[in-house]
Amino acid sequence: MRKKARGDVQARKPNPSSIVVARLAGVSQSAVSRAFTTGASVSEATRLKVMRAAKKLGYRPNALARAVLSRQSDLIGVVMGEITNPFYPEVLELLLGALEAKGYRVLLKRLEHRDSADAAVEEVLRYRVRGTIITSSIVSDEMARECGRSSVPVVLFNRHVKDLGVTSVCCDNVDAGRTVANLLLDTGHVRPAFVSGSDEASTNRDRKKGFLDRLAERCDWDVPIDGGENSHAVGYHAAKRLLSAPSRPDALFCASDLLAFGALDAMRDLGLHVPKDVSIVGFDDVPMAAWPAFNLTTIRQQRQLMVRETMEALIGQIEQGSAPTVRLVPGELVLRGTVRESTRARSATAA
Amino acid sequence: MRKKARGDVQARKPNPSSIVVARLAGVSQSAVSRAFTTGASVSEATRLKVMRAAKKLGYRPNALARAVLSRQSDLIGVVMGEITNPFYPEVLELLLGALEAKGYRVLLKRLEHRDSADAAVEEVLRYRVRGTIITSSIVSDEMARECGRSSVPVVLFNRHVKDLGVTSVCCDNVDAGRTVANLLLDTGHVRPAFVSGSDEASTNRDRKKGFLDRLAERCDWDVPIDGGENSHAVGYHAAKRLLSAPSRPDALFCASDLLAFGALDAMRDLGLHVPKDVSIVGFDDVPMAAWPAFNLTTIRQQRQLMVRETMEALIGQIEQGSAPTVRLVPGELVLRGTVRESTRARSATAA
DNA sequence: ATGAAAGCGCTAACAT
DNA sequence: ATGTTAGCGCTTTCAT
Repeated sequence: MRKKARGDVQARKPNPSSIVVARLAGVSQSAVSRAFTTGASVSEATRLKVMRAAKKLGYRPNALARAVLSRQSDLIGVVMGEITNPFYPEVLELLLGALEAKGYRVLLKRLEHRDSADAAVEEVLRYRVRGTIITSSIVSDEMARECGRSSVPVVLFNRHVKDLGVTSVCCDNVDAGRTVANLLLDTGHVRPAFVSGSDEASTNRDRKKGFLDRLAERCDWDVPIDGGENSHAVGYHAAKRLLSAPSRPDALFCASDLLAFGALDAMRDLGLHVPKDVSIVGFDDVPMAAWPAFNLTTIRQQRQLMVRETMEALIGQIEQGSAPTVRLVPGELVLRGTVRESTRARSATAA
Repeated sequence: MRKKARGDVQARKPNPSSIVVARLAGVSQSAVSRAFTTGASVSEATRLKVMRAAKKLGYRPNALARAVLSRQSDLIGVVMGEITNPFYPEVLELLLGALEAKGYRVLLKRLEHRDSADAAVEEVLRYRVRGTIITSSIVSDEMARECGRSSVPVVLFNRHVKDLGVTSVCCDNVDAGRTVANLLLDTGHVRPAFVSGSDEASTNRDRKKGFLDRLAERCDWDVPIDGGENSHAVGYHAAKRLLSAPSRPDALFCASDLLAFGALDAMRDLGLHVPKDVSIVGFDDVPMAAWPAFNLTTIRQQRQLMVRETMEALIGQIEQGSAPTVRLVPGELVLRGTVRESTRARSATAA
């Protein structure tokens, strides 16, 4: 009796129902339900009897059945593009933490590169999610309407669409782009270039727009642009091309840290020194940016704040039925070692 | 009539049931069910009527209800530790892809640092998941038994426990450790050190064991060890201490690439050259390892293969009721630029 | 505080 | 091919 047999015939029925538990505990089925519901009126004695029986049978309430009956799950759909972009693991981590803290569970769907999120959203709606968070992707306005119809709030994380009536939480990319333009001009750079991610991303478009607009306001330089996709390799090659041009740029604003890392590698190969020959600015402030190997000047996306805003918007819409909102979180300039401080520096100028 | 009012009273009932659809389509409720079930016998005419009505009402089958009735969901619980470790985003991506391809959905739970996965597993079991994948963490054998009782297969990804009777898919860390020992000795290093992650991780213990054992077999050096947690910062400081010792190591085997990146940064600060002064070997082969900035010699964990094995084991247990297995996937030595080729090199020796 | 009974939205026999 | 019927495991009145 000491050691258990391997083929231990512990249980016949894999998942006993509350009825079986009730029977064993000698109480009604509703008593079992109540025993497992926090804040229900059960005597301590009954609760104990139930729990004992439950443990013996390996009973565990069926969350699915509960959701069906109460017409309300505690599921949140999370649809993620760019999972492998080093900016997102942290976002996912924070999001999961926040959602779990609020008692929600997460149904996660991955997005194929440049798919619309529509299909994924349709999918999660079948699970009667209470809300959906979409990162790095957008939904059609048909889909947005569909969600509205089922009153399932959607929040777009780091993407926005005009007049969709869908909540979105974004870094203030336009403003951040202007900040970088000012920084570069104020530190005496005169030939800045832009290393671009994909123009399908509103984030990329906005960063570029802010940067170019502010530059146009303050000088006459025709800003060279290269890139087109958010990856190390693209950053590397874009920088190589840009820096081999006849009138070589003296600064590169990269639409993401990933691109900037590629650019930094290109510089090394070209035998150019950062920041003496060329200054580099990234975007995101992923953890690596702070490593000595890169020591990258960049715009920090305040992930914590962005997640907090996301939660606030989502929970507000779910629990208080508040209206969709667009929330802009300011980017934060992080000065490190990849921008040279020119003697020609002028004082900072307000945008 | 052209433009819709904003307050558009499109729908009263958020989620119409199949009964409502049936009524509108003029068919029975089961016809609706069949119309939405692939491979059910419905005439094209009926299917069309149903679909039309469904679309008009915004009907979408309730996956939860279906699961309750058929006592079988298509959910897989994924419990992840170390989401922000750069090795995992890719694993998650691959896992999601594979699971979705098989028609499964993912319920994702994050793990607090060094929590056991028990609570998270208990959680997902309430959703009647068909199986559970746990990365970078273990379950108690009580919990393992619980899962066995509900016949929900568990597979441990990159962790293993002795005699638990639970499936696990791991890189062959011991063997990889031996490989690194051989590499270092064969290239003429005589004072190798080990930069360790956390000893709570079987991966770390196994890498260390293989490394030390093989070293002991081939030489007499008392290998210095430092570290204790898997992070850039720990790698940085461990390397600094190790390399400031009186008899400075001539090679560092780091239990992960992350640690190795930290070590590389430390070398720079110490004014030491890699690989002239010190050789460095990492583990994982995360994407960054291939970047010119690091160009790190490392052991590649074959993620694709590991995920394939994970799926095979999981699906096998779910669908064919096969028995738990332990699967070891060989690591792959990736030679890059951080190990010096000494003239004293001896020919490779088999472990 | 407890039990009896109704029913959530669906699938799966069973007839026809 | 279609409709009828009986539940899945639970929460929630409603009595008591």
